[in-house]
Amino acid sequence: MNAEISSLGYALLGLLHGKPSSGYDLRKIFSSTAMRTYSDSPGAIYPALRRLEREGMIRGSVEERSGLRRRQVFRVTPRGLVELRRWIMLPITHDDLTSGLKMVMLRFAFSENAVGATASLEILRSMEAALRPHLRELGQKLEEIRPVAPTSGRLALECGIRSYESLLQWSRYAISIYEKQLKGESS
Amino acid sequence: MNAEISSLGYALLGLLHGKPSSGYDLRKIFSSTAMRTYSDSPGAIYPALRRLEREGMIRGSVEERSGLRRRQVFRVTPRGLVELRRWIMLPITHDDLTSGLKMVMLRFAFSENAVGATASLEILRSMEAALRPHLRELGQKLEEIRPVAPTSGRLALECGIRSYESLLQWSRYAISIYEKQLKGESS
DNA sequence: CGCCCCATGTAAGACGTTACATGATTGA
DNA sequence: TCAATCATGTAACGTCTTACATGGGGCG
Repeated sequence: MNAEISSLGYALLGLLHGKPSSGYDLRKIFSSTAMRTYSDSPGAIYPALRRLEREGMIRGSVEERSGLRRRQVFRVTPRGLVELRRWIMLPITHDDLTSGLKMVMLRFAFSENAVGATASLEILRSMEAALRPHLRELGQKLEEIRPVAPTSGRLALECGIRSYESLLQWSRYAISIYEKQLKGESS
Repeated sequence: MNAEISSLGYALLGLLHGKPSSGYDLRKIFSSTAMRTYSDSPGAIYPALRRLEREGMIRGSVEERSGLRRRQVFRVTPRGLVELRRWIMLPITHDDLTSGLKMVMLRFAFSENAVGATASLEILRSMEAALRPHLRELGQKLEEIRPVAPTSGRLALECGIRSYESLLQWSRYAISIYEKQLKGESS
C-alpha cells in the first residue's frame, strides 16, 4: 500500500494529471520529447502504471471505441493528486542537488499545473537557497584537489560548478518571471 | 566473457588505474567526493569489482599486512587498460548528451591519466561538435512548446538549454587550457 | 494477402538499494 | 570489556532493459 514511487512513476503521474492518457500515449510523449530520459520502453511503463493503480494513485478505464482495439485511459485519482502535490512541494535538499537534477526539474515542471504558480515560485526560492551553500562546498572541493588532480579531473569538477552557477542564474531569472506574472494577476 | 560494463564499473576501473586500491578505499573515495553519484554502498561496489575481475579487467591480490585483516588490492590489467581507453575515446554521440552527462564527464576526467592530454583535447572538440546541433534541436523544441506549455514547463526546458550552453562555454574554456598546455610542452 | 501501425503486455536477466552479517583490531 | 572502525561480504527486493508475443485494423 505504501510503496515508494519511482521517478518514472512520478513522471507518469504528472503527465496524467495534465491529461488522461493511455500507456501508448505516454510512451509517445516520452520518446518524442526531452523526457526520453524516463525510459520509453513498454517493459517499464506498463508495470509502472499498474503499480500506480495498485497504490490507488491512478485509475484506468477501458475505452471501447468503434473498431479500434481496446485502449485503457488512466486518470489521476484524488489520492494520486494529493501524493503528486506532496512530492512536488517537498523541500529541496542538498541530496536533490547532487543526485541529478532531473527529479527537481520534473517537480518544478509539473508544479504550476498541479499546485499553482505561487508554488512554482516557492520551489524556485527553495532551490536558490539550497544552491548557495552547495556552490560554496564545491568551491572548497576544487581548492582541495587543485594541487593533486590532473587537469582533466579539475576541469571536470569546474564543469559541475559552472552548471550549478548556470542553474542559480536560471532560478533568479525564473523567479523574476513569476514575480512579474503574479503581480500582474493581483493588480 | 563479453558482458557490458556498467557506469559504476567504469568509474571503478578509472579510479583503479589512477591508483590500485581495495574495495574499501574505493568506497571512501566515492562517499567523500563528488563521485558519490556512483553509489557508495558495498552491495554495489564489491559485486562490481568481482564482475570486473571475472572479465579480466582487474586483478585482486590479497595483502597480508601485519595484524590487520586481509585486504584485497585491485589493479587494472593490461586488458582492462585497453578497455578503459576504448571507452574513454568513444566518439561522443547525441545520446551521450541527452542521457545525462555523468558518463561523458567521467570519461573526460579519466582521459588525461589513461590516454594523455591530446586525447582530452580530442574529447573536448568532439563534445563541442556534438553540442551545437543538440542546442539547435532544443531551441526548436522550445519554440514548439512555447504556445502550449505552462510557464513552469517552458522554464524547465529553458533550464536544460542553459545548462548545455554553459557546457559549451566550458568546453571552449577547457580547450583553450589544453591548447596552451600542449603548446607549452612542444616548444 | 502481406505489411505496418496501433496498443498492450510478458519473460529473462542485470543492476542497484537497503539492511544485515562477520570478524578482526584499536582505543577508551 | 565495550564501542568504533576497518574490511569484506550476502540476501531480499524492486526496478529497468531488451527482446519477444499478441492481435486488430487499415492499406496497397
